[in-house]
Amino acid sequence: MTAGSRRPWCVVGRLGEGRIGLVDVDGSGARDEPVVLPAADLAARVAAREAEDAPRWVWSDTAEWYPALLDAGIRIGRCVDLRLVHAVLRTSQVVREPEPLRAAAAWDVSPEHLAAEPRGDGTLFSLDGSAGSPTSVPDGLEEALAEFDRQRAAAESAAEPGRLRLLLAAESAGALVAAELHAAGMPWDAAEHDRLLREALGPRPHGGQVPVKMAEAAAETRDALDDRTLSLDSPPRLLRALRRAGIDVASTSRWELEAHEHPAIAPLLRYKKLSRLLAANGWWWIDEWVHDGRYRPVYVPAGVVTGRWASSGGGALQIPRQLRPALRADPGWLLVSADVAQLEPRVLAAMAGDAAMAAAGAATDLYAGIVETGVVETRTEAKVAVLGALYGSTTGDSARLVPRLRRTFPDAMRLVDRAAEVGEVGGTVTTWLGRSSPPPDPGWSAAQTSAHLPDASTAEQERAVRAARSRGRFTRNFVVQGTAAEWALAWMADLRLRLARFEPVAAERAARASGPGFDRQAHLAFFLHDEVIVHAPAEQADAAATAILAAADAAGRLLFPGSTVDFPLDLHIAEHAGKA
DNA sequence: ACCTTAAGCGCG
DNA sequence: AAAGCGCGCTTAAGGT
Repeated sequence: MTAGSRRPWCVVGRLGEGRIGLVDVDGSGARDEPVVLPAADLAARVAAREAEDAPRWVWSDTAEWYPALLDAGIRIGRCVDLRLVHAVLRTSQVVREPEPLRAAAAWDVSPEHLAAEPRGDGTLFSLDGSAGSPTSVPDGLEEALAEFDRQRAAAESAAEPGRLRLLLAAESAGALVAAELHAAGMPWDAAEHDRLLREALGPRPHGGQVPVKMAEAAAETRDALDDRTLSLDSPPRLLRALRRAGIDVASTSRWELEAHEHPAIAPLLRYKKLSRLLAANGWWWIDEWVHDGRYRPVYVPAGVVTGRWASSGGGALQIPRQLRPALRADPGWLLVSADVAQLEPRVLAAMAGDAAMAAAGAATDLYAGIVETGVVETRTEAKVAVLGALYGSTTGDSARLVPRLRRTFPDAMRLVDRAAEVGEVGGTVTTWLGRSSPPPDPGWSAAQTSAHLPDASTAEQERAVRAARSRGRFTRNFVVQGTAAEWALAWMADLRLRLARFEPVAAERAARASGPGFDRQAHLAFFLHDEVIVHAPAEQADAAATAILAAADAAGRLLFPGSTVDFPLDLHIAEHAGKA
């Protein structure tokens, strides 16, 4: 390591032959000489620098570099994830000089290609040179340095660099959180899961047998439909049987069945519910996904176009609420669960500077606040109206109520209406911090163009209008969902650092071994769009709750300085997640 | 026999 | 009573 004062960034990359290079870089782009080490020494070096001056580590892809460090027991404070930052900058409309960055096509990797396989198998950087599949970004030192330069130039060219920098930092912090969530795992009580399954389905059947309670519901349904051999698992056959029995439905979906009165309906809905539970989260799910008391999904930051996370493996973001009680703290530990009340409308109110909407949300429940303005009668109506405004509904109660919101909350409604107008004509919209929507696909544009030609058929024109409206609903929702995702990232980024400062508890208070020190101090265990769960030693639970609240407050002030909109949380401390 | 698509339902 | 946004996953059906 060269002597002298440290620079704030440390770029990491491979040099071939199993060596890693580290280069310190400062704000002017000045670099120190590279430090070269064997790959096996990286973890120790990173740990030393974290203790010494904690630089912001710059690397190609957190999912490639961080798991090995976590396995070695090392956590870092901050990073720049070049892959994620590239993806934001490449399409962001606020970047004024994106060309050099866009030309670096090697860095364009869609997240779905990265979701497939979990990383961090315990090997510290494979040395066989097998890296470099076409679905990964470059991991060499020189490439990282060059890309980092391009990214800084692009980011500095932004109309409001401050906001964009916030997004890039949040995005990178999210990548660290995702890797740490995987390393820590969700504390999952397989016995409780089994108990819930047996309660709903009956005892675990052997060898492909149908669980008793499912079989009972099926038999009841077949009786009521007077068809002893009907397969309930085939929608077309089930649909025909329903219609034969005089139930006039166009599909076998639950919402349509519920509208009809017939002895077959209740057992069929019961069957579908149980069948779904068994197929998606039955006993095989436990066998496949729960090991040593932990469920470890792979989180995919920015896996959704709006910037929301996706997940891969086990359906982490779709765990039914029914099974939430199986998310259970280790003995002597507690779960601190928090979700934001009405995050998206609050984000909209803040973005739009809508004082009336901010005021409606001031008393914890925004929907109740809307009822108090007199614009609608009930909380349910308020919720339906707001969701209609965010999603762009065109029919039903929701569409009927939205115009009233337009009178009461003109600023908020103008923002989403404007986003829809832009989308309908093929334009691009951008979130509060600077993530832009993707351009329309070529087929969409071609259809719009040809529908405007004089010889276009009526059917063609109608199709084009429907497609335009559909895209309008997408862009309408994009600005809100995307900004809400930014708020949530800022929340977690701040929370993660607060929790990392907690004192580890004594060894006899340790939880089951999991991740780098996560068995000794409060850590994030679950994230779902507007909700976090922290696993904490019992004596740290109150402090963790305080940290969660403080982080939410900080996120609000960071994104929307001076805004009167607040972001209240529903917070619970208990041994298990799920409704108290 | 294999791969892709659509239906349906879980989550926010 | 049941639409308007974004997803992942399992199953059956359809295409090759």
